[in-house]
Amino acid sequence: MKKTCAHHHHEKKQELASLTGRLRRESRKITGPRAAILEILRHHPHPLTNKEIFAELPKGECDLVTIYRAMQMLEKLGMVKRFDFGDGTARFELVGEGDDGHHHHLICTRCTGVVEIDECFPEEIERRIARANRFTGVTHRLEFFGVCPDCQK
Amino acid sequence: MKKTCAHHHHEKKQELASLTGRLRRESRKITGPRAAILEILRHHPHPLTNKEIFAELPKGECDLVTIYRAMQMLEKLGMVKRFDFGDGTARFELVGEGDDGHHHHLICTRCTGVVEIDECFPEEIERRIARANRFTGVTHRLEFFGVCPDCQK
DNA sequence: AAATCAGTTGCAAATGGTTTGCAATTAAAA
DNA sequence: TTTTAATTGCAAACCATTTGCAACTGATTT
Ligand SMILES: [Mn+2]
Ligand SMILES: [Mn+2]
Ligand SMILES: [Zn+2]
Ligand SMILES: [Zn+2]
Repeated sequence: MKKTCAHHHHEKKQELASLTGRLRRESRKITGPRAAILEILRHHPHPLTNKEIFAELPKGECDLVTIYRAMQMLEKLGMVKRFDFGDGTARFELVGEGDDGHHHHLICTRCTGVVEIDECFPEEIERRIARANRFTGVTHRLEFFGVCPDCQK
Repeated sequence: MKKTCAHHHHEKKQELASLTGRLRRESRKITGPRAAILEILRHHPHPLTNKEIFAELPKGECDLVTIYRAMQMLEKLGMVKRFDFGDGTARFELVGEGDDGHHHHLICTRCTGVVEIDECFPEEIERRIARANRFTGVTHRLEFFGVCPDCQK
């Protein structure tokens, strides 16, 4: 139940080899599409939609459906984390080994720019909420919204 | 920009007359479907999906599409607040007059039971996040997830 | 290097929530 | 009662995501 909200994005970019290693270990094949997808995720510090990944891919490299399937698989293996900015489109971000990827974002409602956030919902308060309602395994989903400096004027 | 996260659900149930009054004031018609929908929302302390509202309605009372349109309208008038539990289905809760409806929930991941939560993300921290990134009008979307007492064993 | 086989892919079709076009209907104002 | 703008139902469109399936391919075994 680790949830350290701690500077995930300061982690150095993961080696592609380390990523494919994780796949191999789970007896998943390293295919062209997958390598390409991981390569794109590796170079993006913010969550990407499947369509955005698709757009970055050299045209014809792979089908959109393949990306959907890859993200599902990577999520199940804990290699990417799914985020929901409330616009009905899933976004994915690469997660470091041993990290659960829990963190939050500040999103500009004008330009949809994204800032990675280090702060997390205070643990004591969350514990209090859990205890008060006798819930176990409590976690949270949290995103911030506002207007970024560029969009303010 | 009020965001008092304060005991919305302790508010006494709104009178139907007050609700229809708000509609009238905006030159919206009080129709059978709308009255029925408001009546259902009025009696439910937790967010409802359009389908759930539809199911509560006496069969044939109105079309599902009418509910979608009603909720859109009520949201625009600030009479209901839209919530997103991350399952791709919008949920709506009635909001008191003058209230912006901002609050949070604790959701059981097993039975999807919902608990209304009074706590909010600490204002000082949110202000710090806003200032640190020079964002204005910052707010947040926050929901808690866990396993409720009934589902624990 | 060839055979093997589970995992993977593309394409088309299905899904599920939500929105839209439009003609018929109706609440509320005149 | 007449008038008129708002509302409704129904069918179809939309959009993100999933699924079925036959063809294909990476990795492992002969
Ligand atoms: Mn992030
Ligand atoms: Mn609520
Ligand atoms: Zn957190
Ligand atoms: Zn809050």
